[in-house]
Amino acid sequence: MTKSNTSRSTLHQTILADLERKIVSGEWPPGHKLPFEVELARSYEVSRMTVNKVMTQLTKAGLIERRKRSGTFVAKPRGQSAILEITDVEAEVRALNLPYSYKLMSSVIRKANRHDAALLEVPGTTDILEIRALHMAHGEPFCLEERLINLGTVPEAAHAPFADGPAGAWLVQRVPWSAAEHKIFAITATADIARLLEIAARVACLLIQRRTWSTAGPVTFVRFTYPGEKHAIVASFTPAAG
Amino acid sequence: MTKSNTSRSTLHQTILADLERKIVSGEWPPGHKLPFEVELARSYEVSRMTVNKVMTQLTKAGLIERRKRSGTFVAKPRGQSAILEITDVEAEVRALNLPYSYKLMSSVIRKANRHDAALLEVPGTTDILEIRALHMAHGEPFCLEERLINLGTVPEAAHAPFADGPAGAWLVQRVPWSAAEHKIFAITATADIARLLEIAARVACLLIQRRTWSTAGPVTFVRFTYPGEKHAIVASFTPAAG
DNA sequence: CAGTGGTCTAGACCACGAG
DNA sequence: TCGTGGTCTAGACCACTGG
Repeated sequence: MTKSNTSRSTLHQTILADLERKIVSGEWPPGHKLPFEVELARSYEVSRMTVNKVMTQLTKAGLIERRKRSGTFVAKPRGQSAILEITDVEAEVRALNLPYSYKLMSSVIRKANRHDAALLEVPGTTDILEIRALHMAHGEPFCLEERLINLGTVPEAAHAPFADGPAGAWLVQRVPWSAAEHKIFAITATADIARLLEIAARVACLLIQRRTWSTAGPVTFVRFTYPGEKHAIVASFTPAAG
Repeated sequence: MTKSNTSRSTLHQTILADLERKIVSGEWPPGHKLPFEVELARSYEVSRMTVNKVMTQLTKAGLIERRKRSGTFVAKPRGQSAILEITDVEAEVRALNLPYSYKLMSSVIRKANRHDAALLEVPGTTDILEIRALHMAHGEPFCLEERLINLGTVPEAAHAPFADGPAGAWLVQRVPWSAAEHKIFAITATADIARLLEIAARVACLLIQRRTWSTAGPVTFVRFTYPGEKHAIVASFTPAAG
């Protein structure tokens, strides 16, 4: 049997896009069991190897987890992998073998002002949730988190228990992101930041800004401020990480 | 014909490793023409599809370039891709549409001291080349570069024309890296750095440390210092960039 | 032990682009 | 034009692992 390429892209690209959409949109929530390779092959009317190619890519991307004999499942959205792990503050602290705690400082729902609108790329009429919180390691300030959440995309965040734990973890569990962007700066601590982080004024700080989108639109804008010099972002690379 | 897995890894992993070694070691220098898929398939005694899988991975990794009808060639080592581009300072400056210039400040060959040895992971007896240079945008200091080059791995660097242009570009053209590591810090500018970068003392700066290895061993350790707040590192991600 | 994913094959068609 | 890479297939074997 031969193939004539009806659409513009290849078969496995089409299938990849379709499965990716189902996962990222939440139609297949985390933990959902995917059809077996043979069944997918039948339903898409392709050979099993084409399906396997797609599944391999999804696995590499971390969207699915595969276990022999039991099948393939939508991965719990770690939401971040590799480099992106730099903003899972709790994991960072625990990796240092320090006790972690979290302190919510403020949580306000309001209309987006012009500044928010620019950061989140939303219209000014949107409701947003603004959070300010402190990540603590061994009882001492480790990182300041300032976050905007787009309630237009994630309305249920309005009633989430953000006093109990980091908003990042909550979001990542229910809003699969489809794109993210990091910006990393060095800043001089303002008096405000210095007080919160319990450091001297005008000390250098590492500022990580992260914006996240789902297919439904902008999700969150967050700014992590780390006391400088004590903290580093590390990333390792190999040319062919095959 | 069937296969019995003799070694521990898979066929395409074995072939991938072999080709990668040939390329990275310089046995197949940039521009070298690889055998056709069918020939590789014959010489490795595998099917063409297995070879194709490997070639696809090498292409994604940027190690080779493929052109229909003409064949497959070892890629000119851009040496850095994606995130790693953050240390191609010249490209950064030009991307800002500013005229770029480069000023070599010092270049010294000496034995590695204890400090160098720790940074480069070399024994204390190794000869190293220490370079200090300034990247300028529109005639103003843009970034300070402090670099150690392991002459044990790259002896020809001792006579390279580093007064003419950045050492990074020179290295990347002849020493394919097989691994790299970045660390990113925020630091407070010392008086020395402030003077060189023509900024006020105690301003926050973004410090990017990069270590690079080839299969022959450690190649270079480099520290880029950017005036803070003016500079940002940006990285964008999609979960399945397949 | 049986079913699943992981891998590989031999062959095929097609689009592209250098000659 | 026609050789090359890009893609796909139908079928096969195997290792692993959960029932």
